[in-house]
Amino acid sequence: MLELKQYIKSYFGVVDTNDLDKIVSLFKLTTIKKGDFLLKSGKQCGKLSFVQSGLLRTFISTEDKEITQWISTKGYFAADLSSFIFETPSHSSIQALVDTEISTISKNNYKLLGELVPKWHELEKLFIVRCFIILEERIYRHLSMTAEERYEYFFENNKELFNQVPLQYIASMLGMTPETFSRIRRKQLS
Amino acid sequence: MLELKQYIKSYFGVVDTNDLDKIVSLFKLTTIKKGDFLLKSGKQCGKLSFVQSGLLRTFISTEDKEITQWISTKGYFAADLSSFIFETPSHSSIQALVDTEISTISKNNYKLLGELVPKWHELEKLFIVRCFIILEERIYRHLSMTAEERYEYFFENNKELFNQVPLQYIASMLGMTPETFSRIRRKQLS
DNA sequence: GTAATTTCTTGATTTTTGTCAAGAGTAATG
DNA sequence: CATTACTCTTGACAAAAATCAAGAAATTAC
Repeated sequence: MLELKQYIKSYFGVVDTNDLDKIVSLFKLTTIKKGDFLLKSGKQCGKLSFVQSGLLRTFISTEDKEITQWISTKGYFAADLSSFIFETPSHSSIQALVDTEISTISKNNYKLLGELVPKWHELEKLFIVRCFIILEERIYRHLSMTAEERYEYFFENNKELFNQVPLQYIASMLGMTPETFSRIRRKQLS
Repeated sequence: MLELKQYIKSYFGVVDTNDLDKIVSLFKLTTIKKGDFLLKSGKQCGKLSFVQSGLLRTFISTEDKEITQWISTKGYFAADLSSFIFETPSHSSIQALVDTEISTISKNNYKLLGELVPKWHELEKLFIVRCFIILEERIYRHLSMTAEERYEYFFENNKELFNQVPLQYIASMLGMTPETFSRIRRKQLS
């Protein structure tokens, strides 16, 4: 659970050591095999998962295609936040792209955090604000950049992903077809 | 401040009447004239504004263009959340599109809420989660829909906006040029 | 290690969207 | 009310991106 502790420290700054231990103790380390689902759409998202190692893909399926919303790498969380918080059926599915180690906390334990850790809701708020800002920036890129510029930006910030996951998923996440992705990629390589 | 009270009630469900009064009392009703700025990029966003009546536009300026991120109608909030929460310079500007009545809370008063209202941070969290979900859905539409489909969707849900604001702002918000917007619009009208 | 499956690339073509430029319509100002 | 500034529309064209189809390349499974 070392990674998780470090994450919380670095994200929330000074957290009381006791509180930190309480938080981390409610997470459970598990392993999920490549291809397995952490969450299927329609089910309630009953846990929040922190990636210790490996890769998770969050996506939405429609009749004719899958839209990849997010790829969670080491140090990121994965969940359908809406489903997790409001306990509604999830629209998204989450699948492991490789064998993945995660620290998960169940919704029940998550609720306990509010009681056990005095400043929990404040930390939680900061966490979600950060998620919000990430999405805000992402929308801005969709409004202001071409497919090629979005590729460039993503590549610069996630080079290591390009030889770890099927590129079609990255293409989908960036809002373009695999063919367009491939053509942009060739240009950038040469 | 009636609208604001109703908003809080409907969003957060049962809130203690005392708490509700405390929250609302920290907001101040003001008027902002058409064209005036509520926030300029580079400045810190020092307040959170709830639109009682009128329209606010949140946008980002680049060298050659303006990207409209959001238009706040009656019953919505406006702020650069990142700047407001973390007290950093804002990337966005906010401008009134018509004479607008807003209930604003200063950052200082906002901080007081955490002390005055026991469950504040929980309510705050729920508020931000809802903002997060709105963005998540918006990204999904960018990943899965064409300009025409995004137009359709927005039109169905915001018909009243179309004869209140310059259409170029809606076009920008939907990630298309005014020309494309105009052409799609003609198709839909016929 | 080979067959089967999936993923990626490439070309040809179509569709969508953007750009540039000009003009019409509308609103704002003195 | 006339002039000035926006805003919207339209056309012609260019560029970007999607689609369809076929074949390589890489992975997975037996």
